[in-house]
Amino acid sequence: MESGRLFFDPSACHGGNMLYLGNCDSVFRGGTTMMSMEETSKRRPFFSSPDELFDEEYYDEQLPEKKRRLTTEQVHLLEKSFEAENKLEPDRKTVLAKKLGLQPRQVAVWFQNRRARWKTKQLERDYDVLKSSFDSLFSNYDSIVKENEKLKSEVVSLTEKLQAKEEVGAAISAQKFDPLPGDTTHVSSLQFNVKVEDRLSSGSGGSAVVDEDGPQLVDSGDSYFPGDNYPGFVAAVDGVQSEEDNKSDDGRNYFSDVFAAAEHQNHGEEEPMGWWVWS
DNA sequence: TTGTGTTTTATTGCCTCC
DNA sequence: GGAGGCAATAAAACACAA
Repeated sequence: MESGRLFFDPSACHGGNMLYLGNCDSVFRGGTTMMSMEETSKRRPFFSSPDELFDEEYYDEQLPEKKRRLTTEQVHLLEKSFEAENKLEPDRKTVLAKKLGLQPRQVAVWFQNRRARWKTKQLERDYDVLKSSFDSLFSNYDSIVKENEKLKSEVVSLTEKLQAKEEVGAAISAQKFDPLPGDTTHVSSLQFNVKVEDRLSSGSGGSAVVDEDGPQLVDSGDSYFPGDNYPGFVAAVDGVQSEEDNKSDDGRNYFSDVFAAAEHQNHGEEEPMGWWVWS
């Protein structure tokens, strides 16, 4: 037993059926107290109604000096009763009070306070449940955000590659529709355009796209790259080459997808890159 | 032993229901 | 209007560290 705690022990304190405060300083026995009646009434602010005074007839044996703690036996019985039903009907209150040697008012107060404690505990339990639920949802949200970031950077990367392709396309178009006057190499250049586009829009490496029916410029000694006449063009193609070197590991040329996207764009919307935009 | 924080018992005032 | 419930609060009892 805890030191100093009030307890009810018929055998422990000077014998007899006594309730006493820890150090046995105040002993109540058979309705007669060590204190004077004047002192007793002065120190008892409760039980003022006639009914309560009447109830004290069976409570007098345990007149309180001050506030008293219930015995473990009383608390045990009250707890059992509370487990059965946490609300207290008048009949049950009376029966319990007589059984425990308490005032009905005390039983009612105990139930009231017990409900308050239960409510507090219930709130704590609810909080724990909600918190674990929140933590779970939050970690899930976190992974979704990370996945979203990853996809965004992937889109940015693909967009850059698409832009590089468009620059190539623009250079090719400029050459196609604005050949240099008197330049006899434009025919072979046009031939080259076909080759490059085929290469870019095909699968890997473009090895299968050689137009066997067309003029074979390689045989004539012309370069695929016009060189000095179209330095920008060469640079653009070089850029495409280097991008192509960075293609993904699965061996698939990303340009086929990018071209398909560009195709979709050219035949579809007026707004460039509109379908890439997200908020 | 003492200071301090926590728990328990009890009161007060307000509200709702019958 | 009385009974009973609840929230807020007081205060005694208790636990415990220094």
